[in-house]
This record gives sequence, structure tokens and C-alpha cells, in this order.
Amino acid sequence: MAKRSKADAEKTRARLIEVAVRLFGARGYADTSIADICDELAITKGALFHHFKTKEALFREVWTRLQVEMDTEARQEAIAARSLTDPYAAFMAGSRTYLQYVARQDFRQIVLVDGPAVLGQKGWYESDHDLGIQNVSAGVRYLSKKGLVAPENVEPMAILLQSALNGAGFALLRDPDAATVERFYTAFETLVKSLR
Amino acid sequence: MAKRSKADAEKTRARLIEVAVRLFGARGYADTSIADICDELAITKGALFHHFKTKEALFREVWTRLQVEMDTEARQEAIAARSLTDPYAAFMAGSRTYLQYVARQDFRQIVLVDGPAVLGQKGWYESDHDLGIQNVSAGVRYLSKKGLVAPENVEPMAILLQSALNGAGFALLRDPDAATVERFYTAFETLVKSLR
DNA sequence: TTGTTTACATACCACCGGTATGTTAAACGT
DNA sequence: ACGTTTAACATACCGGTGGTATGTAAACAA
Repeated sequence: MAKRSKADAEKTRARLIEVAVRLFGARGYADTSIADICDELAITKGALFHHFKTKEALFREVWTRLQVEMDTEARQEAIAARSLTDPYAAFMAGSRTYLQYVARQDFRQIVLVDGPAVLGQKGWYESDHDLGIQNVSAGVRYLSKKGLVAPENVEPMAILLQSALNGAGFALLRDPDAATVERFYTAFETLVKSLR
Repeated sequence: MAKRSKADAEKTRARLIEVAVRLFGARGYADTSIADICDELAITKGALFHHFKTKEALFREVWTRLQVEMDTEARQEAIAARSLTDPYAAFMAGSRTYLQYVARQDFRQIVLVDGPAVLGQKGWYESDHDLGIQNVSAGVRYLSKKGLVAPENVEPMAILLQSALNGAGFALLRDPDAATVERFYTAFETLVKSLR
């Protein structure tokens, strides 16, 4: 086969990412070969490596997609929770959205499990910091203004709270029902409320 | 070469684990090949595969070692903190020890990063649950007896608190000095204290 | 129209985890 | 004491994998 139009190329790239999300999310990075992805689209490795320099680059794209998607939704939910009048409610709304994401098996696999392993803990953490922790810090800063968290402890506290929810995600492996999600949300709420 | 004595074999096995801890901890699982490990000991792959069925089996051994080592120390510290007279102090002593472990780059790489990726999130979480979370739950159960955590929220809360410390570990990548460790400990203490 | 670039396909390579098969001496039953 | 088994490796080999070098024809710019 030969060259398809520019529009086709973008479509190929999009389908590549779509399949990669599915396979990486279901089997994990290591257990998903380049050939697996190409087979599903009936293209060759040449095509894939034309669009992405390395397997890792494809993964990075997938990882970023999920992170941005989650971040966007969390932000929207926070705003919807009347953030201007009640920053605390906004913070909790964002946290709830995040909890729903980490409850998803594929999100955990890609963002939390393979993310650090593939991108390296340093690269992963810095990307994660840019995309997620900043928002959480904003929420905690509100608590700080009420004098309940020392200003120099805002960022540590934000990190503690966010990764607390990460752990909740993994714990949901055991019983992944909605009721358990609620129990974790309640426990998290207790934690945050007790700070006030 | 031929068969060495049983004592030699155990020594070889021990050295294998020792090197694996070093290399897995420094470079990560994926970037450490079987050949790398064997080269360092001047043995062949045959020897390694005689002692460990797969690369993953070797990793599992390494992972368990680190977990047990940490768990043992945390338990000792908790007891030393006069657990009988003050369960709260015991809980905080154990948490501090855990924080010191997650502050170690190699511990994070093996236990927190490669652990989930290599053993699978399910296998990893269950092992982690058996080794670590149980202890934390015991600590939180004490808080529950004071009526500050609903009994059904004990385990969720324990999970939230433990993984909060995991996040602290990764955050220490940015500025891995002792002062930052203290700041995280302080923030964590604030969290737990506010529950009382 | 012509030259260049793009979007792939094809062919190939080095490495890696794993296996099958030696080889030799220690361990062990008798 | 001795023959057999088995343990502790070494050697040789294999399929699969990520990655590259090269080919090719259509799209596009001039």
C-alpha cells in the first residue's frame, strides 16, 4: 500500500492511540506488543513507528490523554459544585471525580501502574505534579487560609491526600462495587473534614 | 564447571538476590537483564535459572525481602514506642519508619513502582495487603475505639493513610533531604492527630 | 510537470527471556 | 566402598520483541 492523505494519517494515528488505550489498559504495557496493536488495525510496524518514535512515546501519549481527560472532568465537577461560594465543596467534588477515575481498572493500569514503571518515577512524578497535584494544592490552600494547615504544609498535605485516593483505587480491586467506592469516599471525607 | 556443595549453592543464591536488589533498585526491573545480573557474578544464565524459575520469580523474592525487612523494622519501632501504654505513639512510630523506607529510591523502585507492574496490580495489592495494611489497620482500629472513626471505616482509613505515605515517598524525589522528610511527617501527623 | 515529502510496507537485526541438553562432582542409598 | 542418583551449574539454541534501514507509491508544492 502507499501513501494515504493527510486526513487518513491523522485517523490512523487516532486509531493507534485508541487501540493502545484499550490494550495497555487491559493487559498492561509489558504484555502488549507492538505487533498486537498493529494486528488489530491491520497495519504494519512501519506505520506505527512512523507515527511514534518508540513504544514508550506511544505510551506517553496514551498516559497524557487519560490524565488530561481526568483533570478536565475533575475541574468541571469542581466548578459545578459552586467553587466560588464554597471552595471546600469544590475540593470534595474534584476528589470524588478523581476517586471515580482511580476506581477504573484501565486508568489505574496505565496512569498509576505502568506510568511510573515506563516513564520512570522521576518523569512520572513530575508530569503528575504538573497535571494533578497543583489542583489538589489549590483545594488544600483553602483549608490553610482557615488556619488549619500551616502554610508550609499545604503542598505536603495535598500530596498526602491525593495519593491516599490512589490507594483507594487499588483497594477497590478486592470488591469493586459502588458501595465500596462510597465507603472510601466517606472515609476520605472524614479525613478532610477533621482538618477543618 | 560442575556441581558445587550445598553451602556454595546457597551462597550463590544469596549473592544472586543481593545483586538483583542492587540492580533492580537502581535501574528498575525492565532495564535490568538476566545477563546483567549474571555478568556481575561471573556466572551463566543456567545458574540463575537453576535457582529461580523465571526473572519474575527472582523479582518476587527481592520484593518480598524488602517488604519483610521494612515490616519487621516498623513493628520493632512501634513496640519500642511503648505500644502497650500508648497505641497512638506506636502507630506514629511505625508510620515514621515506613516513611523512611519510602524515602529510599531503591525501595520505591522495587516495592512501589515495579511491584505492581511486574506482579500485576492484583497480585501486588494482595501481597501488600497481607504484609503492610494489616498493621496499619491495627493502628487505626485504636482510633476507632475512641469513637473517632466508624468501625466500618477502619480499613478504608488505614488504606488511605498508608498510601498517603507512599505519595510522600515519590514527592521526595524533588528534594530528597531530611528536612523534607520531616515536613511530610509533620503533615501526616497533622492528619492523624486531627482524627482524634 | 517535476521534485520532494509523506505515509506507509518490507526486510532485517540485536537482544532478551526461556528451554533443552550437557557435564561433573557431591550426596546418598546399600 | 561403590554405584546410582541428583544437585549445581555451563553451553547451545530458540521464538519473540523493540527498533532500524530501506523501499515505494501516492500526495503535494513549485
